[in-house]
Amino acid sequence: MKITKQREVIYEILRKNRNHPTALEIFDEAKRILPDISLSTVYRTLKDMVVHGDVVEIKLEGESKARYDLNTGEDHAHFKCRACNRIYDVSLMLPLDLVGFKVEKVDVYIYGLCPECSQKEVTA
Amino acid sequence: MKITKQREVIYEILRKNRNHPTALEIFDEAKRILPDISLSTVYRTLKDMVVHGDVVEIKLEGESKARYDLNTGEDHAHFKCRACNRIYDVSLMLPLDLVGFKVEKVDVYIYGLCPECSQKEVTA
DNA sequence: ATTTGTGCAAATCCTTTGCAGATAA
DNA sequence: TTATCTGCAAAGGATTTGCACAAAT
Repeated sequence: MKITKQREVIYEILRKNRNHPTALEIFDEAKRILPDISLSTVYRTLKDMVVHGDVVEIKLEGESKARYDLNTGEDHAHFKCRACNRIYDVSLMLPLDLVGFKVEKVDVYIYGLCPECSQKEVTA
Repeated sequence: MKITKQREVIYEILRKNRNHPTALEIFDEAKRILPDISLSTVYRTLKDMVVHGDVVEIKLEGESKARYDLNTGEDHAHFKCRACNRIYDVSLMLPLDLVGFKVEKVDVYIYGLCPECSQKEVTA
């Protein structure tokens, strides 16, 4: 893993902007500092960071582009407002209704091992 | 909304297969009954059904194709096993650990109105 | 010196769309 | 009849990839 200017810039953009930018938005901002950076590099770097667990990829309903966020390690849900399209990080520990959010739909995706495969892994 | 053979077949496939098929899988199965059906029609029909709330679109991490499931009205999460890739519907009311699932990651997406927009809607 | 990363352009993959003919109401 | 739906082929949009050059170790 080499430390390149491109990677540093992309990381910095994610660290400063906590608005869940798309790859294209990151690219546009990165160009202001490194005019010759390419979109491929942005995509490649983001994918590396996701694999390494440093970055989280967010795929909201109805959006074709993925969004990215630094992985803070804290569990939180992503709330998207259908009126203003803003995305909020919300704690999973607080009842949302109480703070004024109107929840219309909840999607939960869980990843891991099912009982059968979990069993196999233990045996192996 | 016309009732066509194509729509009936697609609906039946979704009713019988509760394996969260992709559009292509639905298409392949539909061809066995309607050899001339087109993939476009499958996509168009699924989209209509999603808009009407009859079908739920599922986008799992790492999968490029969307999956589809009849909307049963019951809230449930989707569990994907990283070993066998099977997708399970799991109740949101039971602690998963207890039934042998090894949970490694949870993604929660919430949709609705944020406090600010919720307020505006009341005032309007 | 050698390995790894980058930019470019082209390719890929899933999904959508325009249109002329077909079909349900 | 006539409004809507379909199949086809082509377009679209986001992301990935091959390759020759460049940069980091």
